[in-house]
Amino acid sequence: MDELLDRATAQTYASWFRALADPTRVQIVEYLARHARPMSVGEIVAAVGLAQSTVSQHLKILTEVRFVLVEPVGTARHYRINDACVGCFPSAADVVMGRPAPNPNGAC
Amino acid sequence: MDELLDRATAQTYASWFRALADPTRVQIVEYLARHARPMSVGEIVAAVGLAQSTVSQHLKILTEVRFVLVEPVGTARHYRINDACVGCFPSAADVVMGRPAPNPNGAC
DNA sequence: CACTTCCATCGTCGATCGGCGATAAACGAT
DNA sequence: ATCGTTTATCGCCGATCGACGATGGAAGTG
Repeated sequence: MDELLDRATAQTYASWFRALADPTRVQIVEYLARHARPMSVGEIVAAVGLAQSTVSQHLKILTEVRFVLVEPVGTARHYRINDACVGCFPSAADVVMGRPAPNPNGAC
Repeated sequence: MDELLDRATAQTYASWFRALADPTRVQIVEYLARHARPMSVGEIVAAVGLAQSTVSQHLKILTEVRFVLVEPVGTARHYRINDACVGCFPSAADVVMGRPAPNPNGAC
């Protein structure tokens, strides 16, 4: 009767979409993508004009779903888009079709 | 220098993703899609097992981005998936490519 | 060693979210 | 007109979010 999509799958989908549910994170992702090179936190801070701690928190959320990747370079950390995750990011059609949600902890 | 995606576009993208950023809304959308027919609020309430006011609020959020459509039928209101919006729902690739966000107030 | 730079984390604050019950509004039926 | 049904809206509450400043840790430089 109920036949609902199981909660765990729904939650995984929701966490994917939540990663891009904030305009600042959308701007960060687009910014990283357009300048197609790893960028430091300082560069991103200068671009978005928010506090460093705020940007760092946004980057953490984006990396938790493997949407951006990070690589330590000396004392800096270079962030870049994970092209694989861009491709596997779920669409509304995936939800509608009831397809299994991509695993955010996996390799996409 | 800044070259950020303009805030309005970013906010439009964010509101699209926010509509599916809650597991209950994901379940509602999948439920509406699988039973491919207009469904009343009461049916959806029975399926998700939450209070009627809560479900009504979720349906409001989903209709605001035209993701589901509503049609009054007597005293009831029938909700159904907007197939056009399923197709035009933005993907991560759209964000990365800087494509203009689909207008949630338009006809998709 | 000290000192600087770059960044993550912590604590706080106001705002928003997701849930609820209660109420109101719209409509059909009696 | 009244009643019952169906749904939207309101007010409230606890939890989470997004922003900030301050602190602290890791790495390079003197």
